Amino acid sequence: MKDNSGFFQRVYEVCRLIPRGRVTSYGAIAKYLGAARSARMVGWAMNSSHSLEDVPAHRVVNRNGVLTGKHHFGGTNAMQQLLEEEGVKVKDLQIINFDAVFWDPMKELSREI
DNA sequence: ATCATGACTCGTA
DNA sequence: CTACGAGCCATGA
Repeated sequence: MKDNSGFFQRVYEVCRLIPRGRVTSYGAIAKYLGAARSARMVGWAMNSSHSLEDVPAHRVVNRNGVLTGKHHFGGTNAMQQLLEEEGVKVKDLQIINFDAVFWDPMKELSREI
């Protein structure tokens, strides 16, 4: 892949690799890509992925397990609703058992990179 | 080429 | 404990 910006494309792919019922953080994806400090870029990449159905951006939250980007999902509880439908309990934009549903690409896909 | 912005993260007060 | 500021890289104008 690397036909497009590259960075975005990689972020999309990692998002697609997120198993249903699990979530990850921007920093985790950024770290997997080799740019732990560029978590902003990951979030921004999601902004572009917002138009792609293949990218479950609702499974990506901040390091605190808070749905920071829910505002971009329609302004309502769309993101929370999607997570709850997959089995992820969310309370006040905060994921419950975040530690249990957290999915680390670096830990799960470490041997690939 | 530079300036400004962004769905984040970390360190210090 | 909470709050604020600075750092970071990529994109768009």
